[in-house]
Amino acid sequence: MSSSGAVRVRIAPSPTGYFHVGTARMAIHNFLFARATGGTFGLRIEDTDVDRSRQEFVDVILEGLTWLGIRWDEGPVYQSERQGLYAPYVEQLLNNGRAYRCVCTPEDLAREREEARARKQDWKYSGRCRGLSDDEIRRLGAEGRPAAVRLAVTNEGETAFDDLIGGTFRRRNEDIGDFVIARSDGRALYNFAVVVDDHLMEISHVIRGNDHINNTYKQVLLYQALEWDIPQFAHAPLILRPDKSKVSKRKGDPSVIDYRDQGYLSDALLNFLCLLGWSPGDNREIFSLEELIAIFQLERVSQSNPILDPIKLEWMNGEYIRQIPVPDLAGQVRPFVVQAGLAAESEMVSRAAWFERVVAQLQERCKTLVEFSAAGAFFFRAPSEYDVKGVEKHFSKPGVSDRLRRLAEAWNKTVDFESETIGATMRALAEKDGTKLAVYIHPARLALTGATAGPGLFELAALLGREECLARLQHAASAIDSGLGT
RNA sequence: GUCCCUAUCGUCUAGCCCGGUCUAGGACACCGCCCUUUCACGGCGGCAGCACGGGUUCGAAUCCCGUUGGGGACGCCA
Repeated sequence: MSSSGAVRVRIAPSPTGYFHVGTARMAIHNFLFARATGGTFGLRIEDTDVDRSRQEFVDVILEGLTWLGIRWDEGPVYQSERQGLYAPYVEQLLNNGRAYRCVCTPEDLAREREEARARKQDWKYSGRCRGLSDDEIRRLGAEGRPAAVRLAVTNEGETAFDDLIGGTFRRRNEDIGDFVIARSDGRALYNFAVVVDDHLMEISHVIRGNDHINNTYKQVLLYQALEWDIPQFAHAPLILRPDKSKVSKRKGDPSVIDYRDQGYLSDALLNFLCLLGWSPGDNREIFSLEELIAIFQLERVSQSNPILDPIKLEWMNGEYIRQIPVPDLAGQVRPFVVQAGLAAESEMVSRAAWFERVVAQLQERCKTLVEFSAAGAFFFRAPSEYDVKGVEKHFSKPGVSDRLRRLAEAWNKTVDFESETIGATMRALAEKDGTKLAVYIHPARLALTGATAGPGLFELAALLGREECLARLQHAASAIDSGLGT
């Protein structure tokens, strides 16, 4: 813990060009923890691997966090800009004998690794260079053999740490081995940079993925060698795909940005990711950000790997879609409708009130924002074809085209064209015919929307407007007379 | 392979620390019924699980050991 006792956490993603849902989940955990404790949440970009890091990849992460509503209080701090900070501490360790220079070549190490594999053992460095004197190092350096720096790890005892999520973790030191903390070109390596940065940033709690546990032992060793306070750790299990393997870009798993583009609401995704592998203990599942801040507890994060179930995410997104006020929802759906080519942005602006009514009709029928375009396309353009099963069922009965024409005639004569009058007209027609209302409704729906399912007929007809409805009714009647449905 | 972690319905989980209240609760999905102009929403009901084997105990989902399964880490990557 930092000397002040204040909670300071951070998320430290490496910019790989993909905003992993696991990264998002850890960001959420850190963020909630900071908010709940009045602490500080920082963002640090782990880009010491200059070959793989690019600004545009960083931008993806910032964009994703911002979209999710996760605000960071400090940073982004770029590790690549902090190289100068690490060198003195490497030097310190070298001087007090806790670290040593290693002149093994990549080939030497590859050979060691192969031998270990042949013996079916975990590879760890032999410690061959540990006894080399400064003179020898200098001589080998003159021969063109640059030296990396390794931490000297004792073979005695074990390294252990208490984890807020996983309890006590321990590992024998002899299984860890002397690991590299600085490359032969002088640049610090991940494990070293993390420890120095976390110390300098006074990080009190390191909340990260399970995949770092074996790094944590090394980092604890480093804290001890540097004689620094060790932060509190919390390692959350990794999110798995339905096939139980790691979520990955290569396998085509959606990134946070992908979920956004597929029409998921940021609040829903945040809620879902937070609930994945965590439960408040009661049976609630839907939480606002404020509620999450109040009730989220790291200690209650489960210790086994959760599988991301896209179906449940979809359900939760539907819950959010149904929950939010129509004007908000309409605003979120709008870009998707424009994207789908149903209407121009300018048209959406001029018909904003009408569009809100459309969205209200679709609200409880869509689970993602993209679905609105498919489910509501008929609001923007006449159906180009009629559902085949629907045609068989509703357009093939004798007298259908006649009924559609009589409906058009009746609709043409009403004083206004609102859902009440539309419905009343149809009921009157059905009554006069001595038939059920359904006899009019189903063919009319098919004629107006091209589909057999959708919003209430009276409501959608009103939104379509009298003129458009009459045209679609006539068109369907003609199509039926021309042989459609027979 | 070695090391580390882990194990409740198909999936997410509650319960486990402090054994009896668990004929194991909730959610998603699925099935049925109701509501209903269709679909959806909503309501009601159903299906389905303590991985296995040993202990400990009057009693174990809960404690201990082992087996098996799953995941992660084994880089001069992060």
